[in-house]
Amino acid sequence: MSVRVRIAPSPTGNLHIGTARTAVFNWLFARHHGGQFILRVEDTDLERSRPEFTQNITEGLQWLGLQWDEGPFFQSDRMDLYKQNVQTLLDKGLAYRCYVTEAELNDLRASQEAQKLAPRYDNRHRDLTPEQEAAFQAEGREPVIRFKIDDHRNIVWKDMVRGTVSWNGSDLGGDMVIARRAPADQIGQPLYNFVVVVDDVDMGITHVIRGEDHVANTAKQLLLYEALGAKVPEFSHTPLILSPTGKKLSKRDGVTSISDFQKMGYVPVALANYMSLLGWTPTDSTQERFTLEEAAKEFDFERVNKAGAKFDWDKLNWLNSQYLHEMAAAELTDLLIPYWQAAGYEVDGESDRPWLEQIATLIGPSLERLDQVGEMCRYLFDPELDYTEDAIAHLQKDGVADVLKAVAAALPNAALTTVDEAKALIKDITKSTGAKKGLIMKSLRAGLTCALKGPDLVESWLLLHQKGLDTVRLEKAIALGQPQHGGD
RNA sequence: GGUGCCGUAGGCAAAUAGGUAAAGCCACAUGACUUUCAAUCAUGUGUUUGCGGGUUCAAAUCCCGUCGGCACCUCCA
Repeated sequence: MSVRVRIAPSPTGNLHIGTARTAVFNWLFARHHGGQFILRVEDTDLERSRPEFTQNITEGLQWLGLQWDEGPFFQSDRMDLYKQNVQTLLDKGLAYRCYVTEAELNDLRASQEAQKLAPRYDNRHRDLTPEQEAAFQAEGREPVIRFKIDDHRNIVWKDMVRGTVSWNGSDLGGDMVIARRAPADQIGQPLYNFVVVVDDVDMGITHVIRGEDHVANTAKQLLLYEALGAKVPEFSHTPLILSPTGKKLSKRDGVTSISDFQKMGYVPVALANYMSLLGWTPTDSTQERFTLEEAAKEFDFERVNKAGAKFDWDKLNWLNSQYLHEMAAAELTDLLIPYWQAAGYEVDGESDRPWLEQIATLIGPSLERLDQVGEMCRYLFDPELDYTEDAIAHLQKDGVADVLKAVAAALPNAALTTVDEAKALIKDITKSTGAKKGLIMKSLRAGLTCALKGPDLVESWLLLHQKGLDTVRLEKAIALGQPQHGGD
């Protein structure tokens, strides 16, 4: 039988890095086995689910290259199927209506907490007589539907990453609610743990791959498979992604949604590569850079770790930089244009293209994230850019202004389109001023780029020259170099 | 409070029928290169697998205990 797996995000927020990593593992597993990867949107929580989150999730998955083969299916479209199955359990006597109110439940939990007991439902309405039910209904109480959980059952499964996992029925919190409160002649809104099983059965899911935070649910769900007379899939619970403090990574930890990573200028291949490394290692563990396709060839849960992995920004940044460094200028330019524009520079993707590609070529090899280009390239775009303190200090040193004046004087008649031409000009200045090359270079850097450090100076100068910015800067720099009245 | 899981250097990790450890990557430090920063290249620091017992000729790998961390215990997913 061919492998069928699914990613089942809930549209109650943007695509989370943890969900995305689970999607990566599912995708990898499906591709490895030539199976199907299914997208199912778990929107049974009508109040919290929002269409814009669904869109964020599907866009994020596609951006990462995790294309699904079937779906998206929406649970909100499948309510009848769930309710039919609830009815089946009711008919079989495996589920029942429970009239306990929320207030009563709260009291129960409070007293359990006071006695330092584990919170659980005491199954008090499991065996109500028709008369008792009628009485509750007469009171105006509406029931939820609970699935019976045998306290004496021992539930065991072989987890693909965790090995044998076993659970006692008594540790499952009592009979579980599978449908929300509704009038007694109806079936209320079916709940997560139940619909997941119905869907996984209905969609023929063969392997349930999800985060470790679902292990306890698995025990409950196994009982549901049994009650529904369905074939049980394989399970694998992957380690969680932890924040730097060691807790499950949540929204509170700052950037956690894929769209945020995208905005920050991570490229999808790098992010996908990094996510697959979080808990999984290729057979050749020295090979850490790979595409999803390459990873799929050998993906295997035998090599998935059990311990949670802390999210490491340094390593993600490094991986991202590696992809950026070797990216072709044309492609990099396409990616960079929105970031330049976001930084407020007026660039025209058409007319400025050659200039922009030259910039991309210059800075690409030292770029870590796309969103760094705003600051990194400011000296190339902003005519009003202020000089840094150390640049000003340098410009005010003896002899520096003279050098810059010489350059400014030579500029109108100089050809400055190639590195060689620029170097020749610098050589001329060296001769005419008698200044050392080191001083000239440093002075030019300070005068031209407003800072003492940055990308290659000669290349930068050429770029500046194309926009006539070098002349402007030189004048300003020379003015800054004049002795100031009252200064020290 | 209960249940479950996990624990190799700052981080990710390798070492899978127990075979005598910390490979590789990130970070960090130093050097080289360069007009500077970054990148790149080279070199280096980090040491006995949370801890304590046990089994064994041999244990990171098995057993017991202990400590710590995390997850779950919703009419959320």
